Order: sequence, then C-alpha cells, then structure tokens
Amino acid sequence: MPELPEVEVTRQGIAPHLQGRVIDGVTIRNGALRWPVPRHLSAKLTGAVVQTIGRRGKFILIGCEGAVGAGTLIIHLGMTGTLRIVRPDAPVGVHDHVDIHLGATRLRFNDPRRFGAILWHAADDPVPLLASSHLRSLGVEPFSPAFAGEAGGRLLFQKTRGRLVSVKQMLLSGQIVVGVGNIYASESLFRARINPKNAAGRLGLVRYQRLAEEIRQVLQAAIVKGGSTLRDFVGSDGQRGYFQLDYFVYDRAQMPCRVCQTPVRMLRQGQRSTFYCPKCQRC
DNA sequence: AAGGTAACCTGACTGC
DNA sequence: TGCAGTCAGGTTACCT
Repeated sequence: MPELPEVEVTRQGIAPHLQGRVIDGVTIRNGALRWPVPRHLSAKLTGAVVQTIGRRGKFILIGCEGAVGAGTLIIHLGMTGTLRIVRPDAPVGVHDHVDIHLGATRLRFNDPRRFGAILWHAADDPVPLLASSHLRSLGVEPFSPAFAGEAGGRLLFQKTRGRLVSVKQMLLSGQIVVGVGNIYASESLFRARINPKNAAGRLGLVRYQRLAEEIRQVLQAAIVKGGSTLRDFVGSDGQRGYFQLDYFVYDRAQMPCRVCQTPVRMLRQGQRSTFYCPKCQRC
C-alpha cells in the first residue's frame, strides 16, 4: 500500500498528536514484524519526549529524547501497515500489533501482513541514523534540492549509464530516487510517455528530465488527495485517500487508456505488475 | 557490481 | 460450500 504519498500523509497526520508529547508506555501485542520489535523498546521510550516526526523514503522517523537516552523510532508500513491516532479505550483489532501511549491518545500500528517494521536507533550509536543499515543505501528524496528542476533528470541520467535493468525496475529499486513504489512507477512513466520496458541506460537526458518532473508532480498530487486507498490504507484519522480515482494506468488492464482509448496492457517485471499504454508509451 | 529469484505473511478473490 | 491457486501498496537475503 504505502508508497511515499501514503507515508507522508501518515506522517503529517500523526505529527501534531506527537510533537512535544511525553510517551508514557508501549504495548507490544505481536512483535513479529519484518524484524522483531526490540524488546527493550518500552524501556527506551517511556518518559521520552517526542522532538521530531520526519521521513526518509518510506520510513517514518520519530526523534525522541528521554531520561534513558535519546534516539529515533524507525517505522515502516510495509505493504499493509497503518498508523492511527486512537483513544486508549479504542477496541483492539486482530492486527493492532503495537501501541505507543501518549497520555489520552495512542499511536496504534496495525499491519495484517506484518511486512512493516518498528525499530530503534540510539542517538549514541556509533553509526549515525542515516548511515544505519536500513537507510544508508536509499536514493535522494524526490522533493529535495538534489532532485529539483534540472538536477533530478540529470541525476537519473547520470546514475543509469550502462544499466541494463528496465526503467520501471530502476525506479522501484529506490537506489537513485526514493518513494516511488509499484503504483507511482507506472503512473509517472505513463505521464512521461516512457515505455516501462526500456533499459534504464538507454534513455536520454531529455526523457529523464520529463520523468523527474512527472515523478515530483504525481507524488505531490497524490499527497494532496490523501494518498491512494486500494484496500486498506487509511490516514491517521482513519480517512481514506482518493488518488486512485486519478490513475491513468495502474490496475486498469484491458480498460481504455484515458488519453487515447487504446486498451491498457499489463506485464510482469521482476515479479511485479506493470501497467502501460502501448500507444502513449510506444518508446 | 549487477541482475534475477525466493522469502517473509494474511486476506481477498477466482475457478473448479 | 469448500478448497486450491493466484495476487496484493515493500524490502532483504541469497544465488549466479
């Protein structure tokens, strides 16, 4: 579910409920996520004050300062994770795995498939947060200066020279630019009129300038609409996203292209579905 | 280093 | 109704 827009909508939604608040407990009902939830998490967080609510790629980073020591709570939503602000007496669902208690509210992590993660990075760790194992190999942020304007296209162009992998899989890897998942990869390539099967190394600078622009635009437009809700994504207040209504190609196999009426095609690339219009994205 | 595949897990849907 | 098979928004581990 959650690509950058859904993660950012979540981050923006939870931030005002956490900022400056004191954590007074942690409930772990099922710690068997993508990686085990650290058993000492409650000890690290209880009594801590939330200082920052940031994001790196699809990871939410909650900076805390406590008596026991400062650090960062790293949260990833995986495929089906959600973070919601609930009252302490809210009924507990089957997949409500972790609660962070903040007085009269709780931050509740729900994740049916348990591909998500909740980790802790201590501020006194010799390895800096952004150099830690899950964050160190991420590409640039799509809304950072490094991907703004001409720099974005230039970066995609330079980093893909000699690469045989398809442009779709290059986007999905997150090694050059982060946040583009399976939906927004298909959508940004459609908007840039680029065929997803193209080898990344064979596309020219001009086409990458267009692609970078469309990536920025489609991610921004999706954030404005609250993300995409296909099955289970909800924001921190339980609100659904509406960007799925604006899809040009994703999950529209056989249906007419919204620009030229040609039936949209689906193909498999690295075990993931890709959707594209064979006419609008001829090359 | 780059490329390909399998794995983690639950739920929804399809077809027999 | 039931059961097997397939697919789903992500990421890492482990092979060539």
